Amino acid sequence: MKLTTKGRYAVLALTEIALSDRDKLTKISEISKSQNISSTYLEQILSNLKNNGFVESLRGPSGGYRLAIDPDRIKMGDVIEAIEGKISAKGCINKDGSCTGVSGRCLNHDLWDELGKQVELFLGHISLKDIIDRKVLGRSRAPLPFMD
Amino acid sequence: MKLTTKGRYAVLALTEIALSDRDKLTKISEISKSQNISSTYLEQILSNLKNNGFVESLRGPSGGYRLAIDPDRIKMGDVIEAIEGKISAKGCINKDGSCTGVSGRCLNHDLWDELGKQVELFLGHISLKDIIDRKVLGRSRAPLPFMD
DNA sequence: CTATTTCTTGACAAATTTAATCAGGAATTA
DNA sequence: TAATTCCTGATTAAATTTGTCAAGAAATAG
Repeated sequence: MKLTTKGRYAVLALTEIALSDRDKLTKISEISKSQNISSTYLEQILSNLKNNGFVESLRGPSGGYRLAIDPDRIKMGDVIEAIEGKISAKGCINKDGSCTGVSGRCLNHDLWDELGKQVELFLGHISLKDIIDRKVLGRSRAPLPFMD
Repeated sequence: MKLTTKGRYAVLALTEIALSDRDKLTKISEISKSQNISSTYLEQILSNLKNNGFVESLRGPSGGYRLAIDPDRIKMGDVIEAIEGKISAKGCINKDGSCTGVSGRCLNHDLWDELGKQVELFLGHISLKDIIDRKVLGRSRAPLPFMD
């Protein structure tokens, strides 16, 4: 499970783009200024977001970025995965794919697997539209109680 | 949100301690060998777990660690927080506590706050006993749909 | 009481990852 | 044709993680 400034900047940038006028293009320099993020760093991030189909771009003066798809189709899970890689909390796994532990090994495996799913489920259900409409607060949910 | 090997080793160690005979003390050297983790690194971790009241220790030959409280009272959320610090995904927050963004700032705030809660809720509900009894799998849960 | 075993603590160092910067380029428009 | 903007890959700097190391304190066995 990884969640760095890069992922947060990505969401921040998408939000700013989504909030601007429908047809107006948003420049990196604008986002850089308003959010106080290095513009060369933002270039990396927006380039990635473009390659993953969240935004499209035009070059030249009066160029910039706009959303490539509707905000309700942009799920935070997909965005974060595009920027940070697979969300799932990697648990007792070694580089070669085996478990680290010998005794009690896969007992822990379940915990990290399930935590990863919990995060994936959450981010997979929240869209850029939810964020813009402020429909995020209060939606987190406790895990299921264990049923025999 | 941070989740490193240190936190995973802590859970691994607790699991191994919990699985050994009720009164028998578990030595660092045993855990180190069976889980293949550096014993000096484990020392740091178990010392922390002790200071936070999860385990207790005895020195000298025939010394070692045992649980200080029942496994069902050891919540993974507390363990991870003790080892890694506050779980909550820190969002648009600067070091001084202010938001990073100027426009659209607290729109994103909600997302990371709520994701942090989602993780906290999950780990706060899973106990060491759940892990030992294999009652973890399948308990993750999607967020609430938005209600008007 | 002495030697051995084990935990305890804090400082230090190596390795890895994250967060940027930099340089050169390509498309677009005025 | 000059200015503006996106585009790409390489490189560097900073921070964090993952350990190691050294010196010590408590307990026990002999």
